[in-house]
Amino acid sequence: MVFKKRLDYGFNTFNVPDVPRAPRSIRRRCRSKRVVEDSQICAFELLASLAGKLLQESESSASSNASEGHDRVSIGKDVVKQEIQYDDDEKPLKVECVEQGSCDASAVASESTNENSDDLKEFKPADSVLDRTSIKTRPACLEQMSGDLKSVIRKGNVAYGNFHDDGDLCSPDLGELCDGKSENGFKLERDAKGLETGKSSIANTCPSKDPVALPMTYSAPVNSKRDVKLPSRGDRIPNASFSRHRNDIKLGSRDDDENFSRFNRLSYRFKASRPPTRIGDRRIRKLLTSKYWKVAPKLKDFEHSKADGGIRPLYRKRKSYYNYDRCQYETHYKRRKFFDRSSIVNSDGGISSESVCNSPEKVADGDKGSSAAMSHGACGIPPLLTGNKASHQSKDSHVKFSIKSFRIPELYIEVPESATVGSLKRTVMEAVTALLGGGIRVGVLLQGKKVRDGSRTLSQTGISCEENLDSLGFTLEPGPAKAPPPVCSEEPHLLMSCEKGPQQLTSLPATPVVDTAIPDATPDPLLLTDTAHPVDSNHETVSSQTDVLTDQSLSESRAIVPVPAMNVEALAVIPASPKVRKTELAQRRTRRPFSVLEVEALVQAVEELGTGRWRDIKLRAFENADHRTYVDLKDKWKTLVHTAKISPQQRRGEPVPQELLDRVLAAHAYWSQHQAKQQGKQQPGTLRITDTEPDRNRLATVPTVPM
DNA sequence: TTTAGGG
DNA sequence: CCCTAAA
Repeated sequence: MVFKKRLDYGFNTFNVPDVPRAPRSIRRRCRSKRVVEDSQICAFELLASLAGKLLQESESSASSNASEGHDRVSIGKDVVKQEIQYDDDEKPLKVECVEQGSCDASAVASESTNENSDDLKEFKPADSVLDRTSIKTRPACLEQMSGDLKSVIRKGNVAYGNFHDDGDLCSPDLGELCDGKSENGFKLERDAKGLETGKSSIANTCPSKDPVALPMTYSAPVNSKRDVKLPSRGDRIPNASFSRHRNDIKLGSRDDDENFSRFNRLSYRFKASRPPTRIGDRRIRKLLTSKYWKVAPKLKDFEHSKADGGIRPLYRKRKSYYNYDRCQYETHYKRRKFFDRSSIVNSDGGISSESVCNSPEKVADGDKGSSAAMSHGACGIPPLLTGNKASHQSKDSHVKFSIKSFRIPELYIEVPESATVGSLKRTVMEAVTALLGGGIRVGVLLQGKKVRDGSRTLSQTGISCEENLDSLGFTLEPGPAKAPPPVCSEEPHLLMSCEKGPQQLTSLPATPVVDTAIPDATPDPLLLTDTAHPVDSNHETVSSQTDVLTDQSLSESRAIVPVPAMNVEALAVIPASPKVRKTELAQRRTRRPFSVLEVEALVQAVEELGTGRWRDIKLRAFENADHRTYVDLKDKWKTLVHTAKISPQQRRGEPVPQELLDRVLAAHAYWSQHQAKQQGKQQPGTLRITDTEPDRNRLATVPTVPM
């Protein structure tokens, strides 16, 4: 499913024959040649690569994707991946969709990453992988990326390690945990460093595991230009924070050190975070669901790959995580307060994450920004946003954003049926490249609507409201070309910050946009993200983590990251699942057409009670159907009356027996005249119409069908 | 919270 | 189905 949607959104159609069509924004394609020049691209690539790796790994375990160069698309429940490679070369693209689970993990990682300061060790392996990828494609960028990744990873690991130390559970499992986290870490790293700093940082981080080192490097690079921070959900800040809603948002920008530190801290948080929370059950559940978790495993893989390969099961560690997280959480939390500004989250493992932080990644250049993506799916890479911290924070509450994925503009690709998978991959790659090359912008979607006014504060725009967080999304839009739609990059950032007021998120100039997927989102963009809503299980874990901001639908999505080509892992895209969107949106309830049985029950109840007493009708005939509210029944009656009046040919959906429709008309007519609706009599007794009377008896029983 | 209607 | 004004 996911896959499908993803495709739809993103690549779905391939219209162009082999050649990829440049998406809207054209500009450059990435291919090997492209140089990293565009910082944005780089960032993306990095992110993508990271995500891709993560995904791959995860997938590999599951599906297979190990090989890098190959094209393949696999769809899993949780994750769907597509990889595309250019035929020859260099740029493979991967797209993966990960489910929420992954996100969590990623989130976690990211946090850890952010924190950097702490540590990253275990992740190394991952890094290496990443590195490879990135490197290949673009030397500079890649390298950096990889470096970043590594560092991140390490950090992540470290962090875990620490936790473990603290907690029993954790330690042993670190590996597992790490996996998940590490991924996140990767992502984060990438975001943070990758974009900008890569090299130096890499060097430091990579080589060693030293957490400390990482931080250092990290910060430096980051500071310099872009800081991209990906939020991860990890954190989840404690509930409190969530409740407040206010987490801070960080902006990448140049804060540099401070930011970093924050970041780092934040990262920690994520771990600790969320103990238990309830948060949106649904959302959480969704997140929690297996899918997400799946991701976690991926992480493992990842690690293994680097390290040995051994895979460890993360899952079992979840608990640990939680515990772990909590502990840390507290710690972090405290720290956080200090930093407030931004919080990053991450995923914890998967649980839901909620908060997000964003950090921007971006390039210094400005124009293009890079977008970072995160996927959480597997790993979650959070995207980014960043920001600065802006101004205020202190008191205000900060708004945390957990961006799991960005919605990307639609990419249309046309390929002949006879085309090879490789060519398809390549085509996709090109499309992605083109997109990136053109510069990307970040658009902010709130409840499906784009927020164009970048000068408004988060609170003004309503972004700071929890409810809206769910429906908040970020989109990546082609920069120049599309400019119009989305908000300007810069602006969006600002928006993000909302609550606090003035904060602004990032500063991307115009370029890149990231979108999280929000609810519906605009049509244009693809969604990279997915939402996860639907995760069911895992409440516990998830919940705890999530709570914070959570929910936000954002997190659900997965980010996509385009990576430059590489052989293998070039890019991974993580699609967001449609579900996510929902969440994001307002959570429009899923459509549940009334069955004939339900219609019958409704008709009978109305015959007996009359119209206008929907609550009683609900109680009588649908008491057990919690998804049918009295408003729903009223609406259904309205439609039934309408349906009964139109010709059968005009009716749609499951046909309702004419007999019922006749009764509907009779009852409608009867009660209309009797106005009795509200009167007291319950039974008018009168609908003589067809068989009404007899049926009544039945009513009581109610046929409702549970759905 | 329910109703009643428009969207 | 959603959203809301009214009650």
